[in-house]
Amino acid sequence: MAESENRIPKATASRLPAYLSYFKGEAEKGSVYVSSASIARDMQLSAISVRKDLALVSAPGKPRMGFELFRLIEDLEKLLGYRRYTNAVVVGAGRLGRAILCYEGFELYGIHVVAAFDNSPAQIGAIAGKPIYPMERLSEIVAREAIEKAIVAVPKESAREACDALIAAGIRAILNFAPAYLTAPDGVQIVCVDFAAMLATLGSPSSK
Amino acid sequence: MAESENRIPKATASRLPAYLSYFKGEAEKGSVYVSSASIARDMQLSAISVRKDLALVSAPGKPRMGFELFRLIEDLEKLLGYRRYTNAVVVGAGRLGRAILCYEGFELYGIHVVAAFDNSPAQIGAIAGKPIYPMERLSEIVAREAIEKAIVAVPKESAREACDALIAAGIRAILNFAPAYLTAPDGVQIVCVDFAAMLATLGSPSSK
DNA sequence: TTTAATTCGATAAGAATTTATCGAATTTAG
DNA sequence: CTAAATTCGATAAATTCTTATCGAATTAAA
Repeated sequence: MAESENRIPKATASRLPAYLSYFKGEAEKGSVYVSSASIARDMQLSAISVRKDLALVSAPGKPRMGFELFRLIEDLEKLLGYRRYTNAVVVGAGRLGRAILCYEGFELYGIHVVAAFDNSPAQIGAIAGKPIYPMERLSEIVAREAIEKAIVAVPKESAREACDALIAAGIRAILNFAPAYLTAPDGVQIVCVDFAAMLATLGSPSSK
Repeated sequence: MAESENRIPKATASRLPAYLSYFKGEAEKGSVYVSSASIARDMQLSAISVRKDLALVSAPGKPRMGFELFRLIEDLEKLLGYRRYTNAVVVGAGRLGRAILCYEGFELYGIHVVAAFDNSPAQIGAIAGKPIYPMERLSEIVAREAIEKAIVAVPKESAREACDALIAAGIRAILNFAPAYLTAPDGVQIVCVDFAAMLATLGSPSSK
């Protein structure tokens, strides 16, 4: 009963969401099995890597058939935590924040986006049936609604401030869309997504 | 004169955008030098890794001082291609697409977002001074404006179709925001950004 | 001016990850 | 029923990436 349970290498873990997304797409096409070879071809990996990865997270494949899609999807969703519901909020109700509020894809991943917050009185109200509160009420709502995660969609200048407020309110997982690098204190995970940088890097020398 | 120029390991390359973002933030604070130790602390890396990475992409550091921020930023921007202007378009003029159209951060990375495209006649027009065309005109505009990159912000069901149209029009670099895994033919780079999945993975078991 | 504290860079050692090779299992076709 | 083709899984090799160690350089302080 030691802690030598099922360690998953970081490299493998980083590929799991992409696998899941791919498997869902294949399942929608009506496939029942996938082979490591076809996964590898579509996802631009090696078949050996794929088999190694899947061996760590799901049931063994069947010779000559491949892996059962239904099983892969179920196992990955459980492992990635997409089946345990959590509540989230958005900070910043500008254009991007409102687009995120209206986005319905979060439910598929077990995330309820329940409210937004903004500093500007002009934005207070509601969108898509979700209330927009002034920042002053952040701690209160986070506690009351058991919020665990947050999305930051404010201008670059306010990003640090917004994160600090979230951390002070008890949030430990933050997805930051502001084009600013934010350092996270111990125990808090901040992932910065800068899509301008992503697009710029695409197809440039350094991406081979 | 062989091709043994300056090979950058994939692991290093994947960290470069984050370095650049961090360096810009430090420069704005008024810093002139950064040491590998402080970078490592803020970015949660090891100082040795940082020195190894920077040795490959910029000028040597000075003992007792560290690395010159100005130089680092300039070298990284050049290497990452942020100084060579390219034109881009958005496909999908729904909420997310319009938010992207209005976003001004692309210019910092040398990207001009010049237009959007949508299937629905209701969306045709202009936003933020940028025209929204029907999909039929994609090839024409891409050729006329020398478009190199595209952002896909359509519903999941249309993502494959949108990408196919872009590829047919000659686009080689696509940033896809639809929650669908898309396979890319040879010579085309598609990066899928699923922010629901990102947020869901944050703080779940598999992210340690 | 001397000394101590930092910080870098180079070489080497250690981990982690990816790729290779081969035998076993099972389905499909003849 | 037999044989051939596929596909998996396990072990081993190779590569890549990270961390360690140490000497040299340079600044700042005594």
